[in-house]
Amino acid sequence: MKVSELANTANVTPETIRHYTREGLIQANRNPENGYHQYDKEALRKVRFIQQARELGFSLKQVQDIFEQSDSGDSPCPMVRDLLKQKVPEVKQQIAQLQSHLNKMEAALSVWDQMQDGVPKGHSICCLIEEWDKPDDCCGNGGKND
Amino acid sequence: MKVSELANTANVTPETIRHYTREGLIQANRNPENGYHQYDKEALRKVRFIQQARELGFSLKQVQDIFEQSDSGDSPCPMVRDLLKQKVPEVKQQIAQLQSHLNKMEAALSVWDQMQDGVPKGHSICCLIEEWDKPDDCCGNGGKND
DNA sequence: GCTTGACCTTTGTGTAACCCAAAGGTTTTA
DNA sequence: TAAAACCTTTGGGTTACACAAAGGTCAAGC
Repeated sequence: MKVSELANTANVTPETIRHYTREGLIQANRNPENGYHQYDKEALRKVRFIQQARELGFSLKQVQDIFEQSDSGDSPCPMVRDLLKQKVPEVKQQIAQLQSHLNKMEAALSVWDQMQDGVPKGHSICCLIEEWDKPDDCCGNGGKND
Repeated sequence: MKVSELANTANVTPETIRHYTREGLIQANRNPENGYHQYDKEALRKVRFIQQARELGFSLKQVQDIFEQSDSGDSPCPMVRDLLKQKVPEVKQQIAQLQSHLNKMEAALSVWDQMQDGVPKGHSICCLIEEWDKPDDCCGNGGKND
């Protein structure tokens, strides 16, 4: 397979393939005729693996480590398990943080919907972000600033 | 306030303050005696605003836009509202994605816990990631590969 | 046979939001 | 007064690519 063929099959861009090749994550032979990169099924498997791992939040460096462990004959499974175990609480935290923000955003938007194009108080940049933790005292609503 | 004083008060690093200053997000006067940056309360308010906005997933560029809108005398509120409205579905999607990954990770880990240091099948890199969508057929468990 | 367009190559630059180091001036403190 | 702790600017590093330039290669059509 050439670069673009591999890229299409794996559903990534050719640049991504070149990047992985440069970084040594996947290997390529050279076509002696023209110097083009040649990839095999192993490369395809690795690219798919990388995509899965990336979605899970692993860095290319971590994937590299996994590959090296694997190439050196050791099972990468224990390493991956450790990485996953580390990652679980991180992801949980991320979710909690995002959820909290989402709640605030929705609360703020609902307050805002009720007052149309409310204009902030003079010294405010935008109260919706600025007074984030008390969105109902925002943009002069509540009759306090009229 | 000098750089570090502002940084401490706003709970960010001095480098962050310098970065925001370079990018024009906050303004500083110069102490004519020594050329040091001098920040006022407005800068502090802006830094806090930026932190809030960053937590919500806004880029510095977007914050910049908000500031410019505000500086030009217009209320940035409608813009912020639009940005928030755009962001809500994005954040929801992120949460869903993360939650899905989290579920897979925990399922995989629980499968793995039951088999200790399972070694992957010969051609596998690490089935836990590789055969991500069917983790119970992983690492030779289930009696299929013994 | 040759041009055109689509592909390949390497090299170098840009992105986002900073972090860090170097080299040198300043201020504070012991 | 000298060291510690701060400030300055400049420039490079990070992550995972994207993109452009300059040039070689290949398949297709005329």
